Amino acid sequence: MPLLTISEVAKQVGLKPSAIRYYEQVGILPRAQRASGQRRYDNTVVYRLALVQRAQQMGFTLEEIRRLFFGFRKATPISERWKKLSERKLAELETLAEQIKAMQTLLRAISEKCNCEALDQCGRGIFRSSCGDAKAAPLRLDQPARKLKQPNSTL
Amino acid sequence: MPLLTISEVAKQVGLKPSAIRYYEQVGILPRAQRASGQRRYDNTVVYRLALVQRAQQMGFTLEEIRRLFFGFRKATPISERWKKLSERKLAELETLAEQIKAMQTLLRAISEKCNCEALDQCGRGIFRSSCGDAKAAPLRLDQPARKLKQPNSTL
DNA sequence: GTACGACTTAAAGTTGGCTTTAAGGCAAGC
DNA sequence: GCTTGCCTTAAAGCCAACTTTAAGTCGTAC
Repeated sequence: MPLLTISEVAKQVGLKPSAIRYYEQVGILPRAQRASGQRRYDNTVVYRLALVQRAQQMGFTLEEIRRLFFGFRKATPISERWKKLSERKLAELETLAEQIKAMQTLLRAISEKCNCEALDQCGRGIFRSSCGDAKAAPLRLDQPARKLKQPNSTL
Repeated sequence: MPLLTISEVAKQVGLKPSAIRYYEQVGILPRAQRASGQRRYDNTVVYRLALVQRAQQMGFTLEEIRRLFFGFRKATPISERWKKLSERKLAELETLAEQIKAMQTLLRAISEKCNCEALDQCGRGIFRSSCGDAKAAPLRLDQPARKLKQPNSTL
């Protein structure tokens, strides 16, 4: 089997070469061998990258993916690694889903119940009913459930 | 009613002064009057800010909030503005919720079905079953449903 | 007059996951 | 030996929503 260039690998997995270089840079991929300066890969790298992509589809960050690859004793089977990481991620996604539900509830409530004419009238009502409540931190799926505070549900 | 300084306003609504300056800078708040260079506010600004915060809790971006404030004919009542913007946002949240469900499905599937020992063995299985599938774009609640492609559900 | 505290501005930094840019290297074909 | 095309690197840029920093202004208290 001939060795692959970076763009051949990239094409196979649907990534840009720059992404693969980036993964090497941040330690998700080991340093590739070089042929007169250029990276050469055998085809096991595409399996690695398929794993990376699947893990991303599951909501894992690159940091978590690095832990999947390198954060366990060498003998730990991958199936066990998945189970360990999935547990936390499922909990995070549950939290995220609840936050989305809270937003949906707020949106439906304001559509149904608000009859305000003026902005400040509406704002006064909100301020009175929920003065000083937490702001919604921008939710990111890759860093979820950290600085989130719950919206309170009055209107 | 005396005028408020920026930090008094900030304290009332639970924001940092820098956030309020930022809102002025990006046009969410009108330019405040100054007293020897310093911003002075009347208390209607806290209603404005309550509105901003509530809208953020609902998942609106600052850009969308600016549209809520300035993107309609002046006579359009706020209740109608909410309805207009809520429609799109609810649809986005629905999409987002589905993406989360897809992730949960993938996570549960790998926890239940994967018995792989080695990383590459696992990656080969994923690659074979779903070669070239789309990568999950990082999901942000504030700009959802844009470049997302669906994860395919094999394994 | 000077120290203090609260304010001002513009500009840079933060986060993650990359992409883009700039400047250059190396091999093959003509 | 020159062009073409693909590769290399380090550094900067992108996105949103701010925060932080640096350098300076202002009024009040001592």
